[in-house]
Amino acid sequence: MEKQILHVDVNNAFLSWTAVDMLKKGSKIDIREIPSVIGGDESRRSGIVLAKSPKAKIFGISTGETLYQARMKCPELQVFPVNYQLYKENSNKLYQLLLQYTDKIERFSVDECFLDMTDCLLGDTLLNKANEINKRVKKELGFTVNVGVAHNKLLAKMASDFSKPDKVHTLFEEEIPTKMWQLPISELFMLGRKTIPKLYNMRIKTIGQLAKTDKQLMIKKFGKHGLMMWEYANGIDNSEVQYKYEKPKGVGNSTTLPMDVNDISKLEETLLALTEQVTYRLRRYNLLANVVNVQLRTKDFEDKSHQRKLPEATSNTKEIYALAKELLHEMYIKGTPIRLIGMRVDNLVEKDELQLSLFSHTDNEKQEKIDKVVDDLKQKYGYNSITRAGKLHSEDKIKLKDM
DNA sequence: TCTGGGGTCCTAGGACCC
DNA sequence: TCTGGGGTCCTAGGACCC
Repeated sequence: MEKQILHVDVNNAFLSWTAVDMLKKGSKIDIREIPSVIGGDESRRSGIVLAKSPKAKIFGISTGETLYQARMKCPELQVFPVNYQLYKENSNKLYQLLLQYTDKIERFSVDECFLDMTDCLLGDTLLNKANEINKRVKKELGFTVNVGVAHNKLLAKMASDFSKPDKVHTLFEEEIPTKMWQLPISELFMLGRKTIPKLYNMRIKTIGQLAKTDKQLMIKKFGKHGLMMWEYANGIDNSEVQYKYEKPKGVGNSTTLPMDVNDISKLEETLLALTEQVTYRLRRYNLLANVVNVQLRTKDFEDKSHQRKLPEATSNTKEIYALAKELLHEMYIKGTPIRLIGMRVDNLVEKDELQLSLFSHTDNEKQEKIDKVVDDLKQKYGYNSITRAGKLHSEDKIKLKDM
């Protein structure tokens, strides 16, 4: 049976949510109505545009570019800081509203949801439901959304990306040639900056041209990815709305250093802070890690990473840090200026309580107890309430997210 | 000029085993 | 002596998403 899918996408999410919050707190201006952006912190070398107002867009400002570039295009540009806690709250409000329509909701990102409405129409049309959601979000939550209406996820997502803001668009199969095929290939989901030049070389510029390219040729040239983009160009997508909560497959933390560092002991210090943060989150998920990965970025933006399996799955800070440190030492070339350091854990498995108590060594249990005491304090008083003595003086340099 | 951070998935090559 | 290929696991790196 044909699926009935909606894709709900918050317009300029970070900026809209900031605007609503400011208005609620008595602000006289709505930053959605002026040239404005949400930007990172330039003093911490993360000064990029994360979201822009429609007026900022008119100046040619795009997401991901530097605040410096953005100001060159628009000197009167207003920049507001990020506030992830606020985004999470608004994301949850939207989710609660959408739950009134179906519980088959996939939270694709903080500001995007897929809804499988197949069993929830009750005689109404999918388009009516979309219009209702669009109006209710605006009225009850104060920000606007685009809603894409289609029979699969890909087409719903493409539809929600048509003209903005505050719009509802359909993209049914028979509308593909008129609504999607004339678009440039850069508009197609999963076609990024590396693939587009390759398609241009094949004289493929529009989604329609890609759709009509020989399928076998695409597979031969691009493998699995080739098949996927050919199917997407033809509106084919059989994936299901993943509405069941899934634990993460990996957990990571990285930081751009305030200045380039070529002293390995300074890198170690940061790596320990990152590891504590990552393992804390890992334990809160009740997961164990099998693989540890350390990433370095040089001042010239060259990325390097090393990873290694742990002897056995663990969430213990000391064990994971020991391996992370080993990886750092074997990959760091003395004297290289480092811009970014990151660590992540992968191949996560559920922690099986019984198995652990039966087979773990007493030393492990001791480590685990130490982690638990620290975790409980962090949960009660905030992530930064407890910190290692040796880390104190570097704390002002590395500001970690308060979990 | 200055370029975030958190994810998922895929590929390719080497090691090792049968 | 000289020759094989399939399968799995591991690691490094890349592409893409928001």
